[in-house]
Amino acid sequence: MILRKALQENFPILSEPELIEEIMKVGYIHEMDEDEILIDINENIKNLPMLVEGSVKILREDEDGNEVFLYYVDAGNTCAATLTCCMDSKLSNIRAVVEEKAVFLTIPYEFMDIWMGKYRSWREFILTTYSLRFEELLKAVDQLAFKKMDQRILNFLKEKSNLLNSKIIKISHQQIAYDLNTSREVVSRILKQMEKEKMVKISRGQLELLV
Amino acid sequence: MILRKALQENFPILSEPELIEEIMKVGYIHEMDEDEILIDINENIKNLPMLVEGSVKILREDEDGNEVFLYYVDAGNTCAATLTCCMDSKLSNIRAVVEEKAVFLTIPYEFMDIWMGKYRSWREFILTTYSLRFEELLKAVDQLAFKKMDQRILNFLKEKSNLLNSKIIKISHQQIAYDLNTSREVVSRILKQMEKEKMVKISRGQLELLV
DNA sequence: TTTCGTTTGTGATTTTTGTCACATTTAAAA
DNA sequence: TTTTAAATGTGACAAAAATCACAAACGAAA
Repeated sequence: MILRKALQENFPILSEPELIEEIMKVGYIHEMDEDEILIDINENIKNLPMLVEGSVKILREDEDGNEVFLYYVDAGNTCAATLTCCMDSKLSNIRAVVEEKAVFLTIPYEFMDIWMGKYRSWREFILTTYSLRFEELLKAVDQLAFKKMDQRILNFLKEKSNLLNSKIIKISHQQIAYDLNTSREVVSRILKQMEKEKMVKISRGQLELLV
Repeated sequence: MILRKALQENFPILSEPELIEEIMKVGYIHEMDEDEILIDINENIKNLPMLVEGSVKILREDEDGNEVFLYYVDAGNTCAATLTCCMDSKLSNIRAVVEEKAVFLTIPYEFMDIWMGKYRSWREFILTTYSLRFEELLKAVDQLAFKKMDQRILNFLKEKSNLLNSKIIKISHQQIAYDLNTSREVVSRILKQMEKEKMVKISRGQLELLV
């Protein structure tokens, strides 16, 4: 079956055959297009979306609606913030927006806890997820705490380029400004400077990363 | 016994009697004074320190040695970053400094995984820890991404005041500057302004929070 | 082809933060 | 009591970022 193969390829950590069977039984496939909101702030998440294809952008928002990019989640992963929501039935404290058209394998939340007791590899998966997301979050902190805006923009573009596996990035200056919680003018000016230094090539609605 | 009582009071989530017995058997008590480094960056952690008394400050550092405060861990808790280290035998990516004279119940790392399979309440404890620390980290991100320095200083003082359960905070402007990764002059100026606005009372090496 | 909305460019100005160079104050040690 | 090191005050200035007020360019749709 397609699904079993996708599962084994993307989530090799889930090694127990009985677990795979259970996942196949209760999980369901779920697709979402670019820019759709997978999870919104204060949403009550009832299911764990395991990403089989595509990618998702995780954002944090403040009281005034300002946003800041935290990290990307791509195939073979899931979001730590969501784990918390599912397990403790809390509200989401982040927003997850589909970055590249995504396919999810969704697990009803009641199994998360059951499988924790039953399957060693599920435990590993959950703990690894927390560990990875924690590290991603620390990287986001590094950017915010220690880097100036030019470095943050460059880093953001590199991360995005890595994720998309392409040096060409379709994004507007305004969108970068939203993601880094700064103003469009600041982004435009810095990009212009970066172009002078041969780090990017600017086109309308698109950047080419040259480094 | 003193220890059993301390354990039950501080970690009520660990409810299974057999687990308590095991903890009593393999855990050992460990004390540290203020300003001692419990965990340093790139350290290889072999044991999980569960905080029975006192508190610990968690910091992140960049390549140039600049620091930034992330959050406090107090009695009844443990550090998420440490969980990762212990489980995956990775190096620490944070620094943990004793804030208030602390007593730890330290668990050799090999039990962490064993108990995950064996005790439901241990699983809950580990997952709750991750969840709580994740949320703390998001709060740190909020401060860095959305707040100006005056707000960050005020928030830092409030958190510290809460932790110490005292409006009087013994700290120098320089130390605040270190924790928020800014300069001492900036802190002094802002505190002076806050004093004008009756938010703090400044003494040498000490602040009184009035809000 | 014209229109219109989005995207980008840019100069001027302000605010916020960081840096430098000292002066001054204070608490604790000699 | 005197010395000394740490802590704080302050003005001047520089750098980074935010804000404002437009102009210009571009692409898709009418």
